[in-house]
Amino acid sequence: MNAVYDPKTVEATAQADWDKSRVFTATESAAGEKYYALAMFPYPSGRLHMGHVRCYTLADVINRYRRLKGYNVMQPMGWDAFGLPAENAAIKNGIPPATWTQDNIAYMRGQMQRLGFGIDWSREFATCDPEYYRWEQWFFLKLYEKGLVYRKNAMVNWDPVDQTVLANEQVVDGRGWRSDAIVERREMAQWFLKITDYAEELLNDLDGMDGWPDSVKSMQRNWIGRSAGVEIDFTVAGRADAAPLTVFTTRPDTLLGATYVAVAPQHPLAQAAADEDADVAAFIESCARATTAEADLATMEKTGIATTTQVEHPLTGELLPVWVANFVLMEYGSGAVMSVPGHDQRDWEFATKYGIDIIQVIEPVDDTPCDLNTGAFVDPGRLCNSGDYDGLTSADAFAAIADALEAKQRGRRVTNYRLRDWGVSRQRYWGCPIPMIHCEHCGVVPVPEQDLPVVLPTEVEFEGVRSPLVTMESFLNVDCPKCGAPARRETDTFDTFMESSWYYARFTSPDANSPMVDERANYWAPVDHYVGGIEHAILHLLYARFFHKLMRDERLLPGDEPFKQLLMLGMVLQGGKKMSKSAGDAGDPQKLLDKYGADTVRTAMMFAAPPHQSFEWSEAGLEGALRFLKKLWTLVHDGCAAGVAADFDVAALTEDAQQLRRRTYETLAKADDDYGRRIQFNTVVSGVMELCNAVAKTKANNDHDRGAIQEALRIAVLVISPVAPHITHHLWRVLQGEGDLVSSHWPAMDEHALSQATIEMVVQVNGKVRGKIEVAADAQKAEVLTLAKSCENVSRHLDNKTIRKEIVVPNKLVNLVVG
RNA sequence: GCCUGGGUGGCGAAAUUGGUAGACGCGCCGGAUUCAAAAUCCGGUUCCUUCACGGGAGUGUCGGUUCGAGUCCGACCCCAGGUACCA
Repeated sequence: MNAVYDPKTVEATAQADWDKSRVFTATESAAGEKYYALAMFPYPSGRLHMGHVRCYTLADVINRYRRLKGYNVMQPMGWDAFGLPAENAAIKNGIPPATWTQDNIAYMRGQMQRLGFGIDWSREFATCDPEYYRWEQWFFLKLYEKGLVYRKNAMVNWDPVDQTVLANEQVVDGRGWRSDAIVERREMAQWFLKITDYAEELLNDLDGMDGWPDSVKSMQRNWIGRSAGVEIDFTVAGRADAAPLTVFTTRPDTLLGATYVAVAPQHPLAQAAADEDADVAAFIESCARATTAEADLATMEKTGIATTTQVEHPLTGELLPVWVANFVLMEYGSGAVMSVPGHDQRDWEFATKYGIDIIQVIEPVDDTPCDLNTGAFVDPGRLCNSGDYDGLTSADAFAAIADALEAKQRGRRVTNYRLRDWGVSRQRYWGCPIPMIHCEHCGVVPVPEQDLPVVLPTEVEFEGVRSPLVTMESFLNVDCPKCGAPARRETDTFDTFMESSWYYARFTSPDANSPMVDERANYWAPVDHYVGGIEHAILHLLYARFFHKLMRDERLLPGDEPFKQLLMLGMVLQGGKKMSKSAGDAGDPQKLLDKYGADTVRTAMMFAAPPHQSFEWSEAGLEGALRFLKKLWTLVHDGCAAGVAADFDVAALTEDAQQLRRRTYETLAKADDDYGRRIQFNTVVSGVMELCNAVAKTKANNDHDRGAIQEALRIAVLVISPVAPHITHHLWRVLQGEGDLVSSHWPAMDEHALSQATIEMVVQVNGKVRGKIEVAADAQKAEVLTLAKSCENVSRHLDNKTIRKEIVVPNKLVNLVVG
């Protein structure tokens, strides 16, 4: 028999066996409860990096563990194929994005197969396949009919030199990454999906999602950002007939402290002021030199300029000045805010800078001193300088002022969300075409269903950086479906988050010819375990949840949520850098696969850190993982050298063999808990390492002992098989003589093997460990204490001291408190 | 800025419900085997102190709760992810 472990042949044989038996091809009719295990599909950037290896190995471990537990598991794989990097490669190398993408997919698929993932490749698709994105176009038109799609102006990063829209990533220090030109904020008509219609449900459903980490639910809650407040109307002075200036605030209790109102540079009042004041016009123009990124907006210096326009305070009638400020954004809310410098820190800084009045209208309830010269007092408190409202708490004043505004018809209670509608237009080529037509006579006309898909032309050449669609007459020219006159296609494509929002559903029925999915979705949905990087905690997961609800409302999917259990992975870093397409070839696992084999790479990766933790990948662990697999190989071959043992009698085992049985079943119980409940696999690997060390130290004194050793090895092999499936596929045949491990079952637990006659307890004096005692498993408290006090080193620490307290934690420790 | 995490030996980490800090592995040191090397096996390895038994300190910093804190509470420092057009 093979004395030396040769990963290459072992892995090729195992993979050939799996292919032959089609064991990973999932069917709806197979026995067992269904289990849909899904890892976030990759962007085909060129080659796998170690972050991919981690993610897909973790998902495969879950897949193979569930399989052993008797589930009917489906683990698919596909490609998030549209996106910016393909265009960059096309611009750089002159290769069409479609060709580049297909080449990358072919290479990366080969790498995944080499890693031995138990994937059902019959379900594979790429999002750039017209058969996939046609249903996305179909669904978009459905949503358009339902009024969930609309068009409005939104800000983009505009590169004035390249004459193109830039992604936030393409803006470096406020300049275009190719042109180096200063980027401008510019308004452009864009398509939007009304995700805010679902804000309440997206928020509330989080409460029932027990399979999601609390941290992710918190992030999503804060992102949706529900807040109860009041909309307040400020009449523009001298223009009582015109529409009032409406603002939203969560702090109506501070209304009497408002000393000015600020509007966005694009606000009609700002524009009107600019017409009469060159300084205001210049200020507004300077505001355009900024990016659309929130982090930039939040950290930039807050600047503004006063206008001569005034508004009336809705309760006092006092006139307040209107300022134009760079931090007020037209696209959020009404593009105007009321400013209370006494009780909002940003307003305080702005007012201090420009010498605007600061009025205190809230004081601390506990009468602690509060100095508005050093900063705003932002906590709730008790009202002052607020006339009739003086003395009310902030909470009572909220209600009283809201009532007064509603009575005067100057305001109304509203619920507001931080969440904004989803802008899905991208001014890019390599994406799903938005199925709309612009007609001079009819306006916007949807593409008729029978004309779908609108296929993206793949034979293109890039001239400069602009989308080739913009100048491609064969794509652009189309007859208006309504009036037949010559019209033009929409040249924007969808945000790639559209494709990744429903791919999990398409995997259930990847060849469905009915819209999007067919009845197989009712069997497989929802995803039972979804695995992916923490960087997707908000956007991707929120959009996918939204899409699920949209598809549910079209009766395409069952249930309210797409992902039952969520495993969020930490980042794999290399040289302190995030692994991504920008990391180039760094972290390519290919040479490691060639040198060590897939099982060693998988084991080293799983052993390196628990799944949720970020860590820096190092090749240092590979030698150790290989050493461990070699050890397992040798132990199994040696343990079976005299043949497979018959059933053994537990009572006839030597003391050492009984200890080994206890270790064996302790390892099994812990591994089951780690795999199934804790989702922590590094400790499964260390547990099996410990068991192997114990096997190596146990001598077979008789045939019964030999049976116990083989039992330990069988369980070690089964337990580690999800991590290292190839070597265990081989070793299983050595141990069993026949059958495939992958079709085998998780071993049954033997509780009797765990029982122990005596237990070791720690003895502390004043919380410091001073000794250890062996006590009978059923020892009483008094007995334990007597034993503890008589312990030599302990009694030394008790000399001449009074015991004030005796604490006994059963089976763990004794703590004697002395004074 | 804001939201969410994280910080434990030379290194990756373990410690699950407040109960022995450092399991397991890497590296290193010593030994066995070998003509030699590789591979393998055995032993040691938080720091300071001690011939030794032992003693002291120790989980980012400072403070608190508790018989007992890596774990809970408060303040702070640093690092990472996200921040709506990277995916």
